[in-house]
Amino acid sequence: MEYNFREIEAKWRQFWAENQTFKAEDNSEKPKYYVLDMFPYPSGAGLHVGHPLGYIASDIFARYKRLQGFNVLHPMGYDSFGLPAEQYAIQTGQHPDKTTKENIARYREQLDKIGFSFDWSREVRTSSPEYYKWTQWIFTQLFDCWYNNKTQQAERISELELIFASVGNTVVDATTDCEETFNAETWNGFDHEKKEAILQQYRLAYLADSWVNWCPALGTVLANDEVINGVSERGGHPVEQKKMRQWSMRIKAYAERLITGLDGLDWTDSIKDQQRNWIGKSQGCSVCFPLWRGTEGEEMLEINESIEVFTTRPDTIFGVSFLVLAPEHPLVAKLTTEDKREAVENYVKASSLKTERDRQANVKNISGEFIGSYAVHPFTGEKVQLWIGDYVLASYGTGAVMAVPCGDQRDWDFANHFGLEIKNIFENIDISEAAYTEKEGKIADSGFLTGLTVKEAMKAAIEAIEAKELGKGKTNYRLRDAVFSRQRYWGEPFPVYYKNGKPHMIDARYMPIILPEVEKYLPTEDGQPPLGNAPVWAWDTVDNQIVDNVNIDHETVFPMELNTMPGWAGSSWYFLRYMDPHNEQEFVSKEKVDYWKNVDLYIGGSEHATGHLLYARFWTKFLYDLGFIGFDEPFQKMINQGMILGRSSLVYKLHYSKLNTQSTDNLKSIFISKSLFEKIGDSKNPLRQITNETIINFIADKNNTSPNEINPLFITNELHVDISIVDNDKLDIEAFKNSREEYKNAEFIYEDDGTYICGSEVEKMSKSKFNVQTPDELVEKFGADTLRMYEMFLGPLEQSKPWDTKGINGVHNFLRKFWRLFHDQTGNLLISDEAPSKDSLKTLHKTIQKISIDLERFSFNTGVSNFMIAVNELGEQKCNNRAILKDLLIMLSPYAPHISEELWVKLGYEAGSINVAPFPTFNPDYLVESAFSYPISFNGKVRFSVELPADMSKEDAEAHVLGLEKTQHYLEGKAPKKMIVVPGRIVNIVL
RNA sequence: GCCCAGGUGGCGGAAUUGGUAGACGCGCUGGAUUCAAAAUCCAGUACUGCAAGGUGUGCGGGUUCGAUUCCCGCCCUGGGUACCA
Repeated sequence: MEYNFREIEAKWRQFWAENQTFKAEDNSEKPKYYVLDMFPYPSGAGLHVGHPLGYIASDIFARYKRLQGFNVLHPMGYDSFGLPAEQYAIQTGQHPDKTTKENIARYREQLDKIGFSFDWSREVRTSSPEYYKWTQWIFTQLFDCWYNNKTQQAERISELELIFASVGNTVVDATTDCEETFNAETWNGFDHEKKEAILQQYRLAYLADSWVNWCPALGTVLANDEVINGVSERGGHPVEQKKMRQWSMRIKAYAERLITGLDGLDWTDSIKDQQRNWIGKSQGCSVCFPLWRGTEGEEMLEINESIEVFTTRPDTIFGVSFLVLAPEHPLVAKLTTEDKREAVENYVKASSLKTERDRQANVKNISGEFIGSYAVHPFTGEKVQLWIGDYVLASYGTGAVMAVPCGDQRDWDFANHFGLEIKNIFENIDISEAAYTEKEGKIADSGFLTGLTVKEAMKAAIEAIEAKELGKGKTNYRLRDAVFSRQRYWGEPFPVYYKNGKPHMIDARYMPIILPEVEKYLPTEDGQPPLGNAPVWAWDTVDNQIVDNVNIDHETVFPMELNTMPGWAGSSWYFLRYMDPHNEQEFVSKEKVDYWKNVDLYIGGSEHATGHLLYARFWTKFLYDLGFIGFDEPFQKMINQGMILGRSSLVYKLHYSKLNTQSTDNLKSIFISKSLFEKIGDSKNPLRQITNETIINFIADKNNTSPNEINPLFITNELHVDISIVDNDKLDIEAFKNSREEYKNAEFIYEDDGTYICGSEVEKMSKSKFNVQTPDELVEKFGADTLRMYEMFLGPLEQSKPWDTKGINGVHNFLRKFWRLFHDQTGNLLISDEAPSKDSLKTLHKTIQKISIDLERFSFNTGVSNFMIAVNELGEQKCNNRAILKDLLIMLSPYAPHISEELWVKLGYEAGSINVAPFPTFNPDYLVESAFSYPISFNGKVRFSVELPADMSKEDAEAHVLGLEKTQHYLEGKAPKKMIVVPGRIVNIVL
């Protein structure tokens, strides 16, 4: 019987599904292991070969862990809220729920074909009410908490209210936007509304007017990580800064823990660094520069009003020659003198109109205005000018900087541009061409700091600043709070209603708050989010249910929140839900989360470094603070699979006309093969005359005319052709002609061997480039086991690589060879129960060792190689011993589960039991060799090798090698200076 | 600019701690089998040279008996990020 993968794979897929082979037990004596894939967004395009790459790797590992005796949790689900389904709904009127469900069905079908060992009984979908009920609940928990910097954790708002009522807020060290201070008496005197307004400034989920990234084309706000280079990540639309009342998450509170937590994680440095940079911790201190209140020569006045700046270089304070404020700084209007007012106001207005992108695009244009007022240098008493400039950001630090041109390039450029003073406070450093930004060397001309090193000066400066009460050491973070509202339909509704304009949480008992039906998915005419179209979207506080909007009386029935939650809400905690997916009482039971704990291995793309991965860590830490879960990092080890790029095929189309026919209507065209294109092609200059003889003669011949009649020749750009009609770069001419009406009579200039060779390009897979490779056709043609092994064989998991099916035959052949090991020439099972040969045992144990090591270091590509080597060796040995093949089958089963199951049962073992069979143990005794072939090198260059007994002593080996004729030949009569013998490795002779 | 990852045959890629560079697969060349093809099997395949030999892991140095591996300085590619004071 031949290796009939179609039959075999269908059979085992069905068996696994019917027997729930991969169902994970919640109560097991076995140790647990949690392997998770980043769940996909079910897009309309379906899976392409890039998707399964990570899933195959995690599946292999999950199966390996089962063989090692672990109770493995390996679930899958869908991140099913999102923009594309909504855009599609706007265009077609189809309910996003419908298209989403269809897409999920297609994904499932594709996933099933690849033979994953997912426990589908635990599937989650972020868009199902049973799931988002708990996303809503977590939101209300965040609303109900504040962050206590003293205890470094989230605490309940009710406790904060008690503190306020007894001692006010001055002793509270919280992460807050509240700048007001009050004592208990004042607090107790506040009315309810005022109290709530203050509490909003402490809540971890809060409603506030803040500058947000507004994307007009998408009609919604975006989080910082959704904006790339000033345009939206999705669609590349421009983004503006807009002040809007929005829900936000106080992720800033967790900045420090998000940084320190990285140390204990087994993630790549690259991802950790990206997160560290994104959080952007910088240490320095704040310094107050008192305002100059007098005329020239007058003494400085009391420090009752001042400009506060933040600096990371307090050591350079004597180098300050001016201050720069952000144009939006609140004191600008007040401090602008009359003679400067017009220029300043124009400048402020101009910068407020700039979009984020404009501001970034014109980094090199230095601009600013002197506002006419001065501050006083707190140590020298000198007058320093006050400027505004849009290189200073209102939202970072204090919105003002002390400019030290000698130590900061931007300040240097600014000073240079406006002809301001550049003081040098560095010993023996030339700053005439550029600022000196190294934190090394000694400080000069700096009062009490003179002669100190930068480090010492830093410390001394902060001490002096603190002593004079001008400011204090401070840590700043670049991380901004995350906007949590989206003006979209297809997302989680907020469990919120508004009473007197203040948000109120709907009690958890009444969740889920189900997404209402709407007529249209577009914003309303008066600019409200799509939920503004919902006719039944009001909260009845008496009956505790959603009622028709006509009932809104602002007494007992109130309007509900019209925004929905962002995409990252549902994905920030989904890994917890898999542990207890059907629990209706809690988001996850304590018992189950204590058993499964955090994810042991997480596999997914690195593009989520500053989005999903940061938010999921934030929510995990929050849930940990409240005691719901027992760990504060979600993903212990993570591997980021590389992107699989598509390899597009290109044809080269050339246009021509006969002499005297200048009209472009009569242009004819011809396709030229790759080598000819390479002779004449010029991608920078696609439209020009061609003088190549081969082409001109060919065309003349085709048109029964003389070459002189053929005149202007133009080459167009390269055209993508469908990769399905190209084999090994050779174009299937017939298929090409049939692919489009316009190609029906196409003419070609071939290569010398009569074939048409296409060009190629490696780029992202996309429909428009005709280079999308779906797994389905490959599974159909070669089987899932071949696809699984081939995707792994392609190269290291983490690396990006072009997809190329050229090598897939090699892997498929391997599986056929493997199959043949078990059968005789006529295809009948032929297994020997005799004791295996020494060679076969050696091959087996070498393989056990290598496969284990490769799995432990996630080197799946070398794993496949090692199976190939083993099968090649066993084939040569004509080994068909049960003892050998059984162990080999177990090892192969994570990679190629279908064929392994089939042969396992053919060997007479119970169906399904291979999935929990013990992974074979390595016995080094089988690898012991009696002799070793030593490479003999001279000055490090290997010349020949010689077989020596493995237990030969260094001295004996040395003498033996020296006595060899070949050695004498290379010594050329000289005596060796030195001889190095590394037992079991090498012999090196130094001449 | 800054941070991170990477640079090895015609191609994808191997090479645990410094110890025979190019495993494994693809492709290519030749051969066997076949009426022929597919499939299968065998041999060869870094470059250069008729050969002995020489040269080779982005480039230039260094450490070492010995460097793809360690150190210093550059170049290139990919990713991230950017007036963050």
